[in-house]
Amino acid sequence: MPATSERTERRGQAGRGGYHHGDLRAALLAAAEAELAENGLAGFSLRATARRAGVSHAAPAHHFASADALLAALAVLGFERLVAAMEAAIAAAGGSARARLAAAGRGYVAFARANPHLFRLMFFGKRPEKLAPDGVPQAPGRAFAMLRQTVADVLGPGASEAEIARAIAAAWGLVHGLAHLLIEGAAGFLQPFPPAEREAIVADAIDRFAASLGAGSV
Amino acid sequence: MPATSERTERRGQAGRGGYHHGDLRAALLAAAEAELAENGLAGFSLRATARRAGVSHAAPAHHFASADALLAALAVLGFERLVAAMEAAIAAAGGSARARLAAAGRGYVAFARANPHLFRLMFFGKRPEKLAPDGVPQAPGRAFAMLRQTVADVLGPGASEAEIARAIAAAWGLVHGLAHLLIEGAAGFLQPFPPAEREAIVADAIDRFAASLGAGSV
DNA sequence: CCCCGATCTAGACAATGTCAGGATTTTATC
DNA sequence: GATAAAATCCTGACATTGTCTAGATCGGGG
Repeated sequence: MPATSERTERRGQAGRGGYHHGDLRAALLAAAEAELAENGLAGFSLRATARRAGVSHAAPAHHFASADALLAALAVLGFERLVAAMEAAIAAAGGSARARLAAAGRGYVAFARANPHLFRLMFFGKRPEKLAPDGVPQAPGRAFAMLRQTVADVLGPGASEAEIARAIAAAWGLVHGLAHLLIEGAAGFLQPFPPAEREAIVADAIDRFAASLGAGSV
Repeated sequence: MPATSERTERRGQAGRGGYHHGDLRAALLAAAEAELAENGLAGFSLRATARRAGVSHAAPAHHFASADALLAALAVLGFERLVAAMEAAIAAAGGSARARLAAAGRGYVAFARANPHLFRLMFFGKRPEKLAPDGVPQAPGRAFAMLRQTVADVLGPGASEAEIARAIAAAWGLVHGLAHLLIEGAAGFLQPFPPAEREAIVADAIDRFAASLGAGSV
């Protein structure tokens, strides 16, 4: 049946007072992200999200089992964007495995800084896996698989499992910590530097790490 | 305890003693930490904290301006413990500046794993500085001063400000990210390894970074 | 001794998440 | 096509939360 998509579009434009919204699920996710950006995770409210979407306070229940489930779905969406950002960064880098790893790391940090609320939600909200046991959330797994592959490429075929694990821990820990400190405003020690130099400092820290990975030859 | 009553013994202190309860301020902080450990930051409730402390739901208002202020005070307490843990680790390490830096990093991660709820609160709750503008919270500053000093020692006297900043960003980012990933359960890739090897992997990642800091000679 | 301030309790208010039941629209079946 | 079933949304209610206001209780300084 070709009907569904057409119908929803017409609903969306015409019926402001309509009973059926059309695509409430997507609208709720968008509204939740906007609410999150304005009020933060602590000040998040399901009812406010419903208001922003133009529906009653109980409407979300038909699309998400709970407020946490809505946020979990948003987190999954965030992971998908993160994967896309890292993939783009890797593709743009092209060159050596080390360059790809550094690019992925910079992409990770850039994503966090561009979407701080999403980043916080992804790593601080309740874990999506717990809330969607048989659901979709493979995005985190895909993000990790990318990281592992790139690290393994840098280390070469001779690396042991423990060596790879250590490199992953260091690489992920570094970019994750940098991202978190930056978006949380904890990196006040970068304040005295002009913005351009700040960026360079962060980027250099990542590049140097990537360089140090291969150099040690383990 | 020899005291006839808990109330009278408080009097001599800072004038901010307990009258009815004994020392409600401290009791509330302890109760809040216990609540945090049980229910997490999301499930935290000021009323439940008051119940646990055995007082009415409005009693905390006389010691903390708001629920956030209570949590901020707890966060400050957490920073003090973090400083103590890092100082102890540094003192125990003794040796070279590089060894001290690695020890401080391991202490940072160990603290986070021992007090995950506190760690989350410290870096995820509302920022303490905002809530206590003219107050006490110098603990975060002290923790950072320690880090900076140790990093500067490793780099030597010839290091520029930008070089120090980059090293601080990398060092702090690495241990902070490691700590966060570990307590959040995101480091599932360490699952296949036995616990002892897991510890070794994390410790090695920190040690190798510390070693790479001085080696580059910048 | 008595009053005053510090400390705590009790009650109330708006706001929140969730559940139950009714209204309305869409879809599937005859 | 009409009609029953399903999906979608609304209104109302409940318990719980943080915070405010007012009253009670205790201790120490006048």
